[in-house]
Amino acid sequence: MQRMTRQRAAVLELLSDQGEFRSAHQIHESLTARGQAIGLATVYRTLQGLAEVGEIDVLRRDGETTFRRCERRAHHHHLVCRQCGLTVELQGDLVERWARELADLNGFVEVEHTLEFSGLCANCAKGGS
Amino acid sequence: MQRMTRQRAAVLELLSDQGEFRSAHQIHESLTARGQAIGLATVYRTLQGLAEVGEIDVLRRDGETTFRRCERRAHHHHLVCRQCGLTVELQGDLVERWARELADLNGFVEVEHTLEFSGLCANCAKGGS
DNA sequence: TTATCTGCAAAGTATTTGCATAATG
DNA sequence: CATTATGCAAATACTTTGCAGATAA
Repeated sequence: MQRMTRQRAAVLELLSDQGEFRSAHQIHESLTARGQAIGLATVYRTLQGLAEVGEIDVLRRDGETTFRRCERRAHHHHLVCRQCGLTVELQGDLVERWARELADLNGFVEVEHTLEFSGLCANCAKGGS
Repeated sequence: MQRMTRQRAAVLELLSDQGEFRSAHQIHESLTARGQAIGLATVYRTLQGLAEVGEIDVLRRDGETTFRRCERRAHHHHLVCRQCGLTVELQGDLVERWARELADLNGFVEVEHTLEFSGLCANCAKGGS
């Protein structure tokens, strides 16, 4: 049903390398930079297909959709500098616990969540390099 | 700074009538249907202004942004049923506290966050109407 | 009066789709 | 070889912006 093409393999490999959520545009750019010829439309179609099969995670951010290869590793959150992109991986599961509590309290099931922090890192805050 | 124009009043009134989250397009359509002449661009600009002042809540759904008048002025989060759109406003500021803590810990400033929970409400979970 | 707001249309993004060609299983 | 995927460009969907004229305070 889903054929393994050069492009599909390239997208999967890229997503494995970059553990983070990336937009279709970023993925296309990275692949092109690596010398992998691939159309933007194909990137979109491939990502859509991979998401349907559950190979990758989808996250809506601002106005765009981002994708990441699913890992068994526990999900976590990020603190991102909105100027330079510096990213800190956060620990702690208080949101996860809150989610569970909310599910019980409101009769919801399969409760998922998205959480992200953004700010200015120390360097960028003081005029940064 | 923000002038009360006929259009602004109309948007506010509509949002008060319809308690649920509505997209700019839906709002524009409803107003036009009511005989209120207003440009789509104005709807967007007005909604943006109202959101900045905290008069309305913003929620990103699929590819579009939706708005709803909120009773509670303080910023808060939502638990949304991904099938029927039922929305519960959440209370508690544990994420806000966490954000403050993270800022200190990592030397970030102006830390903002986005958090949203989605799941299936009781009704939809059992096959719902 | 004058700073702000409005409408329109044009410009931007992000994403999807039609179709002829290429490549997979 | 029969499908399914690809690339391109054109098409969509949503949102923002430039600007001249209108309007609230």
